[in-house]
Amino acid sequence: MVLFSISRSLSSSVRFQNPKVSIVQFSVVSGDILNHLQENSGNVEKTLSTFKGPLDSKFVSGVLHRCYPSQSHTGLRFFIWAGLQSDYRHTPYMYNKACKLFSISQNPKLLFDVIEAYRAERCSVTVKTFKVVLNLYKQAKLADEALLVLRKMPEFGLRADTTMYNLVIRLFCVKGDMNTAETLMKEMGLIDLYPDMITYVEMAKGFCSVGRLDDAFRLFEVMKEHGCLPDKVLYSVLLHGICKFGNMEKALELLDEMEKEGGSCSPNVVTYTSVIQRFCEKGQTLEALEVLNRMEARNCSPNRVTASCLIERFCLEGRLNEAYKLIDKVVKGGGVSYEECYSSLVVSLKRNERTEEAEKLFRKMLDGGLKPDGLACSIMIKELASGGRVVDGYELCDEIEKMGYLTSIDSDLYSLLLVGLCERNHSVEAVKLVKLMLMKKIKLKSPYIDSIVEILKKSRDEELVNHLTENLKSFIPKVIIDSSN
DNA sequence: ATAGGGTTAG
Repeated sequence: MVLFSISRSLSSSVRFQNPKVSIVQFSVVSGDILNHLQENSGNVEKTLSTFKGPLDSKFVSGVLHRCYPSQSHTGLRFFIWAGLQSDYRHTPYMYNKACKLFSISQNPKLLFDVIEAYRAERCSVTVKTFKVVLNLYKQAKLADEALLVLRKMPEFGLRADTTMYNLVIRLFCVKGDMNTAETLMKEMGLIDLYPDMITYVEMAKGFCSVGRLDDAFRLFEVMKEHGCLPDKVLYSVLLHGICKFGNMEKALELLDEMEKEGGSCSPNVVTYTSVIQRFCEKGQTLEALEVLNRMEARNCSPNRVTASCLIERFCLEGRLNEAYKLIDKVVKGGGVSYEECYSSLVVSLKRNERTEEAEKLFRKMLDGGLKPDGLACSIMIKELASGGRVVDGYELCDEIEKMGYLTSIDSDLYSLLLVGLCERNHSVEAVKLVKLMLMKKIKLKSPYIDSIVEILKKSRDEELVNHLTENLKSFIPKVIIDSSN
């Protein structure tokens, strides 16, 4: 029976499924290496030193999956080793993957065990080794552990550099522990490492986020003493901090100062937008528009962020005509397109419960060949799907797809539509949607797949059941991978 | 390294 085979394929795929197709490709290249790794787990780096061949993220991720879950130690040592190779560099994505796979946040000790193993086995350890470890803690957002790593370096006769201090300082700033961050910054000076612009920007951001504006401003003096001149980025951080705490007069003074200073301190679109946004939030639309004029007068073009907060504001006040005029004006500046602005307007209208107008504008965009952005599409499709117009939602999805729309809509929406279509027995659309999902490699998340299986069990539509079963079979294993990491 | 509405995929 068809239904039986679905649930059987579901449960067997939980137990036996083998992560990714790439594993197969990679086994051909490196199966030996992996087997060696697993046999001589004590000598990972020595085994790896015999490895010759291209190292890429696919390969690295394949090995990591092989080591999961019982060989975390080996997996991490492989990951660190890979990060040391000159022809390869882990991307943040890969750090994140390793971090999630081996649950570094829950098991921070794993990495200390690796460091201890290096010591016990007299492995060669360099500054770069510690950098890879630090980056793993960065992904895991573990400030204390990252600091311990920094403290371990001298035991290996190594010294941290400015980027490593910056990484740890950043973690403490994010955590809001500005005292430790400050101690670390001072410590840099003691060991002949000078804080750089990145250090100061992080510190300024950190101080602002905990409301220590005076300390943030004091950085101006500290950095100048060290021969590091403040630039627009640092100024912008401080300006943002002042805005956030509501002192708009002081914010405008600082903006003045930046304009007068000029050069590398000259405000840019981020600086102005930050001020405009705060005025909008406070309901001071007039002041926001003055800042807009001011930036345009200085040849600084508003971008999507600038435009969208003003559009949002006009929309909230019901000043739609002015929103349209504003759009014409900012688009002329060249920093933002009609597509982006109208998309923002669609989003704002919907947020202000002017759904019908949002839909009208959205339709107008499609008919005029303007591509709405991901958020606007997601919002409109969701509106249709949850408002009992599932088929319309699907058709909209299909229409957007046919426009060659590359940026994706919220991936949950495909699942939501699929469930809706199945529930209402729209077999033809459901089958088409599944095919689209397969083509776009959209994964079905576990709560949705349960609903689908339930629906199929009850369905008398044999054609639907046959088609979906056939199609779902091929991506159920992927679902299992996704829910496991 | 600065704003933000959730910005590729790996």
